[in-house]
Amino acid sequence: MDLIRIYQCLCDQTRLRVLNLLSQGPLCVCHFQELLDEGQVKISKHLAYLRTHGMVEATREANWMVYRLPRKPSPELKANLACLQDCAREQSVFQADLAKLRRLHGKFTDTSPICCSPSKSRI
Amino acid sequence: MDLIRIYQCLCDQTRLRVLNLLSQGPLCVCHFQELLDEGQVKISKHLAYLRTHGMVEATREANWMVYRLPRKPSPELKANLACLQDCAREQSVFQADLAKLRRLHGKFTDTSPICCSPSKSRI
DNA sequence: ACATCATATTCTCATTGAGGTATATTCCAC
DNA sequence: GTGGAATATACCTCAATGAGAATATGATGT
Repeated sequence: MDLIRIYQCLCDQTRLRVLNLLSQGPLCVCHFQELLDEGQVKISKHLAYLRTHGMVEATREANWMVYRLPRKPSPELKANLACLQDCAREQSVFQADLAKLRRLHGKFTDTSPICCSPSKSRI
Repeated sequence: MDLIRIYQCLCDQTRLRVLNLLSQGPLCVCHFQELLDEGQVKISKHLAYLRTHGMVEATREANWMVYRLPRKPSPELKANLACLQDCAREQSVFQADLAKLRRLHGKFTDTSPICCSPSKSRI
């Protein structure tokens, strides 16, 4: 993948937050809606953008689309995702997102929203 | 500096090439025109963009503006510039730019273009 | 087959950014 | 202070991008 494509993917706040969350493991669209507090269309379009450019992978699980970071990222992608994670750790927006993720989905219980069932396996 | 700002600076090919060249040391505008083979306005505007966003510093030396990477980059900037350099090393465009820089300005001689005098000190 | 839920796509609109031409600024040499 | 070189800015045009509303698709359960 071209370096410039990677940076173009990274130059939007919503996409950065998505990638930051994905560093913790796969998530489905409704997770992002909940965690980022954004509308379905917005989330969906940014995920499509990231997918088109090879920044994330997606699989359907029953009714839900589960997104994850690439299993075999290119060296450049790997380096930049690592760098992003490092930097994000220092910034409050991203900290807050991870905190919310842990709070809501840290351990899945029977009270977890039904839409989260596909990713129960991840924790 | 905000992480998002950094990525917005990095998502243009000309700016990436500029930053890659600056990793070798300070350069003036006419260097960039020569090395990147682009017009003065284009170079100048991208440099202004980078400067506005804190990605480069500029000082005037006589008739020339000399641009350099920040002397005290934020941690995020530092990390991302390092990452960029690593990645650029693998891509032909950036390799070629560095090769041209070395070829034309690797060692300054009396035949160096007059405009380069400000940066003689850098090598 | 039908209703419903999760997600994707289409359309439109406003904003942004890149590139070019022309013009302005800043410094130097005389 | 006049002219010229190096650089910056203003203004214009065009393409790309992001956001939301409405609509379409695809899977599930009955």
